[in-house]
Amino acid sequence: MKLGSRTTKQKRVILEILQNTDTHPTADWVYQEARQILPDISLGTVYRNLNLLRDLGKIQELNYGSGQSRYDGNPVNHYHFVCEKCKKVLDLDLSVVVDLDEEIREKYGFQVFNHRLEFYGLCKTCQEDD
Amino acid sequence: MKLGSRTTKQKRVILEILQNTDTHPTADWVYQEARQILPDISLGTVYRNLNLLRDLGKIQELNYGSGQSRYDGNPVNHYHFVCEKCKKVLDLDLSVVVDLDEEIREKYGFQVFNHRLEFYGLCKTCQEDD
DNA sequence: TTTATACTGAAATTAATAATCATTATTATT
DNA sequence: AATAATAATGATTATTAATTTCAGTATAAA
Ligand SMILES: [Mn+2]
Ligand SMILES: [Mn+2]
Ligand SMILES: [Zn+2]
Ligand SMILES: [Zn+2]
Repeated sequence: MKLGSRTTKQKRVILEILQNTDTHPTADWVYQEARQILPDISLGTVYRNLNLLRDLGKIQELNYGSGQSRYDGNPVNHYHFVCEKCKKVLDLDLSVVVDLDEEIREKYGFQVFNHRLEFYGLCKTCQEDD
Repeated sequence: MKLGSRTTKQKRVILEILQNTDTHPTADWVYQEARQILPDISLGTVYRNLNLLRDLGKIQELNYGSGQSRYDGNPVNHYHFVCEKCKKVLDLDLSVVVDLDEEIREKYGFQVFNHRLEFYGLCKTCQEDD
């Protein structure tokens, strides 16, 4: 039997939590949420399963600087806006430019799997309170 | 006197090292290089100055997942290709699409400072040895 | 040249994540 | 349904990059 083949309640709960939010939470936030359903779950298990689900292509891991990783229940590539004040990560409804990958491949000869595009700035609410 | 106002040899050497390479090195690599010129420099000082130079807008810090930050002596926005095998970070000669920032601002009302675009895949040499 | 303090090296500390390991739960096989 | 094989777990410890601390030093203003 191979890695990631057994469906445990921990795995299921973690994936559901991610699929039911659009906040791009940290591992610790997922852990706190999961504890409300499975009080004995451990943080190690959360990290283990987040990595597993990422490797299986069911979720995405997003890193922003030296801090915690954020996790995204949507495994399909899309773009984000990161507020530098409140640290919120927001989905952007922009069409993914797949041509770009091809352009790089032609120009440089690299094999391109995917690309990542992020915008940094201040969200609406953070612009107000200044 | 304010932070970052004194020009020390440590600061100067670190900036020069970054400006004279296009390899997007890690803090530790910068440290090893700096030691050849200033044998008594400490790793803490390297980190301190890298953060300082970043805050002053003279260099860029690039983070890729769970690993060390990479530093870029070019403070002007440009795009990168990251090889997932050898972990090399390569500059791309693509024109920066400033219109994108404006597009996000209009569509969502966010204040956009900058954006980051990265491509992931395999570089030429890593494609060969398979 | 004196003085104020920004900066340093060395060491200790933090914080996120990964690894270890004995135990438990899941799934295939009987 | 009972059994067996082993993937996954919870608890704990370890790892690693980066930050903080602090007494001493170097820089630059006066
Ligand atoms: Mn998203
Ligand atoms: Mn670069
Ligand atoms: Zn905000
Ligand atoms: Zn490579």
